Amino acid sequence: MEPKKEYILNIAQNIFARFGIKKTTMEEIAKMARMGKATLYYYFKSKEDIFAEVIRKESVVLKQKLLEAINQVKTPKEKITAYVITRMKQLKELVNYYSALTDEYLEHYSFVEKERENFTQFEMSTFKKILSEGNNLGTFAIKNVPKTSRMLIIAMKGLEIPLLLEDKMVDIEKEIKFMLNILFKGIEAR
Amino acid sequence: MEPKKEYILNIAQNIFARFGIKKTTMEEIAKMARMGKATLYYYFKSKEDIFAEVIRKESVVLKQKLLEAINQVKTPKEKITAYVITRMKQLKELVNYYSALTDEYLEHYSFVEKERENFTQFEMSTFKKILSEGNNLGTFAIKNVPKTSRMLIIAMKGLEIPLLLEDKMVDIEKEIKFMLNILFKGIEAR
DNA sequence: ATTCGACCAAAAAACATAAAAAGTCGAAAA
DNA sequence: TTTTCGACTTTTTATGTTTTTTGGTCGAAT
Repeated sequence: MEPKKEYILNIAQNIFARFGIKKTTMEEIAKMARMGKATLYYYFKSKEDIFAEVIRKESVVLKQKLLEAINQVKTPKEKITAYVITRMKQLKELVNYYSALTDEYLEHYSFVEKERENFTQFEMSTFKKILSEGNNLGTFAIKNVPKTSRMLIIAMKGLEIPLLLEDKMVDIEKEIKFMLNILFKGIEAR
Repeated sequence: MEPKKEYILNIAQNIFARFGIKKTTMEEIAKMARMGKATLYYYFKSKEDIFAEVIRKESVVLKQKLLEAINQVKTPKEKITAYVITRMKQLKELVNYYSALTDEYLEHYSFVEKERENFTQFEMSTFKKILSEGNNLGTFAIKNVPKTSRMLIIAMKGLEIPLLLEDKMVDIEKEIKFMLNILFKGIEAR
């Protein structure tokens, strides 16, 4: 990508992160980028377009970090742990992406909708792969892999808010590990 | 409680359920109750006050149904299952209570805040009791009962939205049982 | 090919005003 | 004495209008 576009995108990313798409103006972006507003329109066709690209950028980063994280460990159990922890941590960093995924207001943009589906797709396939691998290695004993994946993803989403926002940052990593331990072992005596 | 108060409360409960607190007027309630608006103020000090009482009423019903549900079965496992299923089903019925617990707009009323805390308290103590009992009977093997309770409650809350709203009513009972099975057994092979 | 000042149309903020609702009160009914 | 309500006041919300801001275009300059 042209370095000028990249440059604008980086600046826009920061401003969006601070004020959200609605409250950042093209003028602001232009000022911060030290160029005329009209110039922005030479590189991008609209404000929405800039935001979409920022989201796409963050999406790539997130997926890449997630894959990196699970590839740095060996066992399926470790992979799940690494995945969930990385997910939570990155989501806190990628403000724009996170708000795109959760903000009521943004839900109507079609590219946001697409991105959301796309990401769910990614999570499903990644999880299915890990769980299947666990089954094959004999570590897991999961009967219905897709359904279990779906459940885990729903549960993860449910934990985002209380874990990331409500709690005043109790050690997230510890909490997640505790939770995953339940997931692995169950609560029944054996 | 005076039967007149009770009577007004029942009517208000219905109207609130249909239109929410913001869009129901005192005039409406008065009309439905076949009395002058001023009379309402003889029994209640404000609209907010009526709503608060409706919430309290529903809160009592919910807790009672939950206790009923877990007392109708014997084992801790059954109790958890009954609890979660009843919770989901009742929450769908008690529209006012549910919206009080989740609606952004209502979050600022202090009685809502109090009710929320109160209910969390109730859930925590109920769960702790069930889990401890399971430990004592040898059914469960839970090391940290309070922390596990907290986790389960967070998870349950996380499941409310996707299970009650998003999904077009796939068999909730089945989904919950599937999920609880993971909770009981874990996904690891044994 | 790139930049920008000047411009326009559309959206949003600010303001004023009308309508509706919450809440009060004293007098009448029970 | 307790309960009810019509008439009234005060607050809040809805509506319509004006002003300002903002997203977006265009042609000239670099």
